[in-house]
Amino acid sequence: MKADRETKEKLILSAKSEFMEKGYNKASLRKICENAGVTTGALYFFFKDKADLFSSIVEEPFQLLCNIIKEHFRKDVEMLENPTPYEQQDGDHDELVAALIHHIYENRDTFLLLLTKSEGTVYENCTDKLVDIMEQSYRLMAERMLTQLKDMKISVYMLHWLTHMQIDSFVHMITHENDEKKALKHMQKIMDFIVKSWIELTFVPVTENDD
Amino acid sequence: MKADRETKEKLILSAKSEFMEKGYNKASLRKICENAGVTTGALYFFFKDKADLFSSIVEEPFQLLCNIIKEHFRKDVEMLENPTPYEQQDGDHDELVAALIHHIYENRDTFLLLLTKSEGTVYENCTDKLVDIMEQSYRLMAERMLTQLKDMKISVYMLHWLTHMQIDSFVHMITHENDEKKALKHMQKIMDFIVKSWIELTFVPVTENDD
Amino acid sequence: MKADRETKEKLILSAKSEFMEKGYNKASLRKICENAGVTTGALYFFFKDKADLFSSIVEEPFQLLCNIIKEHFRKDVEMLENPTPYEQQDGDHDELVAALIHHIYENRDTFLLLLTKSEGTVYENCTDKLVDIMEQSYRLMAERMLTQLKDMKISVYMLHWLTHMQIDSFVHMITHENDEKKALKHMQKIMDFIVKSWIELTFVPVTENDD
Amino acid sequence: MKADRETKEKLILSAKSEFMEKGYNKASLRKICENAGVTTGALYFFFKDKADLFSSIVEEPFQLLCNIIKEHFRKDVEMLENPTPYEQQDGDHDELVAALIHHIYENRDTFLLLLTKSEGTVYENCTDKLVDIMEQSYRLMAERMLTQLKDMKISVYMLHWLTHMQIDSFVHMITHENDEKKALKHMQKIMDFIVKSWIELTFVPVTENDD
DNA sequence: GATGAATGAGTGTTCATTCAT
DNA sequence: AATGAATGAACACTCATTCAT
Repeated sequence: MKADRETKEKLILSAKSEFMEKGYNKASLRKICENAGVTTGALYFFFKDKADLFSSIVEEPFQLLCNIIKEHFRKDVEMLENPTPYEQQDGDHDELVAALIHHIYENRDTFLLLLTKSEGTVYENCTDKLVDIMEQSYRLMAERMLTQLKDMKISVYMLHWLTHMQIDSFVHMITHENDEKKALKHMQKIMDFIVKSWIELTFVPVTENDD
Repeated sequence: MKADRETKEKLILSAKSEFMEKGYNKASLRKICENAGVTTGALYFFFKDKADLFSSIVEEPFQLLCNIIKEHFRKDVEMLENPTPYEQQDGDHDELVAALIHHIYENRDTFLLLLTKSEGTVYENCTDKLVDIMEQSYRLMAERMLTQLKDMKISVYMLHWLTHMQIDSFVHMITHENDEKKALKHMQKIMDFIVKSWIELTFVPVTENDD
Repeated sequence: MKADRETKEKLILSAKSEFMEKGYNKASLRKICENAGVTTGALYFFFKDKADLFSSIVEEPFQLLCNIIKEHFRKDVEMLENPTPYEQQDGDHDELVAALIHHIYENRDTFLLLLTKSEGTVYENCTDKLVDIMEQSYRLMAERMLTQLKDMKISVYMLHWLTHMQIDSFVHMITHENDEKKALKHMQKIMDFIVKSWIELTFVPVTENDD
Repeated sequence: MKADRETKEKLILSAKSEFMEKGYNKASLRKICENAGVTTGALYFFFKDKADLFSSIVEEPFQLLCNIIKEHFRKDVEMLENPTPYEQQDGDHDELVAALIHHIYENRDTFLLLLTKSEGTVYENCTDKLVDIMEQSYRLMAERMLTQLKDMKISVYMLHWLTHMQIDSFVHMITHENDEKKALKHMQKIMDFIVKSWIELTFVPVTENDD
């Protein structure tokens, strides 16, 4: 009864360290079971297959991350329609960064797995999914702002690049900075900078050939 | 028996597409040989092992890339010692970007391999090597500039992050833009932007706690 | 699935005959599995690798043999310190030979494997180990006896040679004589002879140049 | 022209050291060619196959050894028919040992190959061939001597064993003693001893059950 | 819930050998 | 006399997965 979760937990723990050490492809289920002190059969009682085992570790924190982002941008777009004082927007922005970093550092090993050891899984391009989510919202915002700018258009490439750099900055943070507080301080500076650069790079004169 | 290097060429071609499709780890030497129309033994006449096969594809273009960068920064540092008018430096900068992009797009499939399918090889962290090369030069330059700034210090994290973002921008370019000309236009804009941002982010007041 | 250790037993049986026929190096694990009626994977469930399979056959009987010898010589040296009537020593000697031969013929196929087909394994020089064990004891005894002999010294070469010949005689026996009883009769005669020759060859005048 | 022999010689030299290091089975023809500075094809110009290469190294010295022994025993048997003074026989005996040792130490690496690294070749039981040659002559001699002994018979096992021990003693010498002179001194002592033991062990009372 | 046994296809690699040139 | 290229079978070994018990 209680033993269930115990074994499953032991397997997940063992899996985490094996995936971390060898990467998804080269990780050995046999070794995971061995280190967990159970037989291969046991693993297949709890998990459908190797992919499912990996997902069981990574899916929930990843979805939560996605949801934090989605929810934030849902509110952002809402605000665009019922405009509010500028300062509050900024507050929101800082809040998002803080929330993300907090969530990431509470599950740092999992996110390291997801971002650096997931080749061979469905998550191998998971950053692209995050880019997609954010890019959509950014495009919406850009289109709103465009109505107030004369003779300008949106540079799709730059919009995409900026989003990518934002995500890449987070990846860089996760892999380079162990301390959550320092990570927060650095990232807020970086995010402030990227936000400031946004208008400068996203909008280009209509005369410019850009595709 | 066969003339020239026909078989070797066929093997390399077949290897490129297999590595691209499956990644280094999951690529099968047997399938590579099969698609090249030779037996496994033939492969081992030309290549020491799987790793050597991968290197044979990737080593030369990668070293050339490193050399282009090194050479550029060697000149840059030289100039710092024999200062020249500012504009000329800019010219050099554009030249580097153009040279890099040209080299990369002449071997685009190879660089895609190197950057996205090299897990399991010695190249799996090759971007780090590039970051290292550039960061060293940037630190040197930053230290020179620091002597002319009052009450400032270098933010190591930001310097590292900026370098990373430069490399990441190139990776983004390689993976997202097929056309060399467009790539060049986008990257020149981006690099200009990063260069401009450099001073703003690299130097922080000595009073600021930054580590 | 299968009851007991049926499969393991079949594998060991099959391995014995394959090793015997081809020798360790040329023996094929595939063929061993085939003849045992299982797949290659099954073998690796029971044995770590080829070397482990060989050891599993050979280790126990070999260690037992070593122990019989060690135990005998332990007692012999003990007696040297608490001298007992000469005849009793002889009895012991015959007992050792009988015990060894009995043990060997109960596992004759294994010892044939060990002595004639173990090239490439850690056992390939196993006779040297036996020689070592015995030679140590013999040297001890020789040194005791030397105290009662005037102007004599021990010929290291001859001591070593005699020990070797003893082991070689056993090897000869195992490979040439199928019948345990006949083996015993022959070996007792031979061992009596070697024991008698012992003093004659082991001790040489101090004046003789011997190294 | 001269180059022929040169290449062949280089191959044989390289082969000797490879066979010595790895044993016949595990020796690699590729490596032999590599170390000789030629390609695999060249080897197959001079030698039929791997076995032939080994034979080319070993056959001549081995046949010479056999011939020395045969010739000696041919004379011995001849003398038995035209009896000569006893002392001369002894002389002959010492001469044989000296001749054998001289021949062996002039080709010591070859004989080490033959005796310790020939598993997998037709020579793997070459000592048995030597035993056969000698045993035949010994049996002849024993039968002659038997006519002068009352109520005695030949013990086949002991005759075989004694012959074996003689060969084994030579093998022991080759593998343990580097210096020819010392080898000669030791072996003469040993051979004298074996010859003396001959009558004692070869002939047993007719009443004794011996087979 | 979990074990222990087994599958069978797959891995990278090595080998002696061949032969057109 | 020798090369360089290629064969193709074999090797020991690992894998994720299955399933009767």
